Amino acid sequence: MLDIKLLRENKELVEVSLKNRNIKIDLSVILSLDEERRKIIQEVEALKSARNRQSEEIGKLKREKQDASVKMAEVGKINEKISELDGSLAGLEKKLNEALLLLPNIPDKSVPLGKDEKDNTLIRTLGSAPKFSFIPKTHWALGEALDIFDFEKAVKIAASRFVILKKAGAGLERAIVNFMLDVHTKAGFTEIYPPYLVNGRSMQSSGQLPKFADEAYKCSEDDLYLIPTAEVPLTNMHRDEIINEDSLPYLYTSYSACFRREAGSYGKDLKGLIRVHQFDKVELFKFTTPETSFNELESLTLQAEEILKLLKLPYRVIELCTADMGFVAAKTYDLEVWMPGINAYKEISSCSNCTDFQARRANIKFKRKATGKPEFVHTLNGSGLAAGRTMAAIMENYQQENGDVIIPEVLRPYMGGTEKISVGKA
RNA sequence: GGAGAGCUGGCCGAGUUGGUCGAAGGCGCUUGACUCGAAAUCAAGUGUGCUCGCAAGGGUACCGCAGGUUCGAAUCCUGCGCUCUCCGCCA
Repeated sequence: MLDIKLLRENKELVEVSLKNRNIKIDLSVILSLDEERRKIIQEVEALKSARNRQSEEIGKLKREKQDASVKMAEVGKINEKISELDGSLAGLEKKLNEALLLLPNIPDKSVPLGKDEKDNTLIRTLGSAPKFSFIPKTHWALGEALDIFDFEKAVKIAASRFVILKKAGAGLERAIVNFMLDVHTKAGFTEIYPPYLVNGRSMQSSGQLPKFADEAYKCSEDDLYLIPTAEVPLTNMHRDEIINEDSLPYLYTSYSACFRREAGSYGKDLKGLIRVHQFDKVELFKFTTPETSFNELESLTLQAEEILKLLKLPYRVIELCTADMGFVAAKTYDLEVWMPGINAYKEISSCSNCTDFQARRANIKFKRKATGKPEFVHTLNGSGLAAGRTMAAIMENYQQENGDVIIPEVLRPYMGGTEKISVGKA
């Protein structure tokens, strides 16, 4: 959420932001709602002030056993006017709030301008793609041959875009998650195991609602939503809190399953583990002060990259342009891993500084020592990494001509020393 | 699921014959005094949002949430939420 004061004082800035994001919203409607609202506030509060003074005098008269009926009648009239104004004020504030909840975060000045994903910037490329003396297979071809994936049974049990992992496939998933958590906790991130179901307020705070309701699985009986990412519960851990400046930054890492309806992605990444309704992810999350958040974004991104480096997977870092960035982000780096079977780079992590956007929605502040005043914190999140896509990348990069898959060295301790998954004996 | 108790400021905790209660007191915290320094002691200060104002400051709202009664509610009424205890059921 944006500060309405920012909108009042710097409409221009917000307009440019919307234009760069390729979003059309009429700000003048919002501003006139705000103007009307403030006008009514002044009116109604003057009346309330009068009422309070009168009531005090009525109390005084009654204690002195004098007649107060004239004043009581006066206040009665004031009250009629007050309840009328309060009514229209509530309506205005509701409308204003709904409008504000639909405004995206303002991109940082450093973010490249662009019209679509073609305008994203390549920041760096690391690792070298493996050389194959044969045509590398896709991870789903490998997985079915190894008998560690079963998509058909998953459709029977659930629906399309679900997967069953079997034997060494299930073990590899578990190994990847544990490995990632170990790396991050050793780096000082506190591990959190969050609820997978969250209430509507939490979804609004982190930015999923109201705009992206289509993307979420909802349990309507209970007003609870399956989390699309651990970012949602993590953002809300400190909702409605005022944190001591000295205890910032808070660093969290969290494994969770993630659930996404993938509405509107028909025909995209139909096969394999790239785009499924349920996947595992290890998330990185930070609460920071405003002045440190952009540095913290750099180190958060490096922390996610560390996993790819340790797994020796080739990847590149992309800075998203204004038009390709998510709703809540002010600046985003995507990590894209090389997938030889698909013959493309695929997003495996997205690291964002959300500045005070989520903090304002979630009402998360810290008390600045210098001023003694509360200010909104900054929140940052990043995948560290998406486990399913990591498994896919490992399989495609570590495949052998006969269809076997070598296990990256750092994962072997997590798989009882297994060095490879072999055809016929996974 | 059934029965009961409770939800007050960073924390603990007064306040339930409605009025001078944004709210006693304690703890904590900040500043100052004392001290070589610390502790102890003493003094003062110490919630948040909105709104008006250049500012100083003013107004208003908030005692779980939403309504209601009343000239006036933390205090009365209704509904909801949450926490705790006991019983039942259960991984």
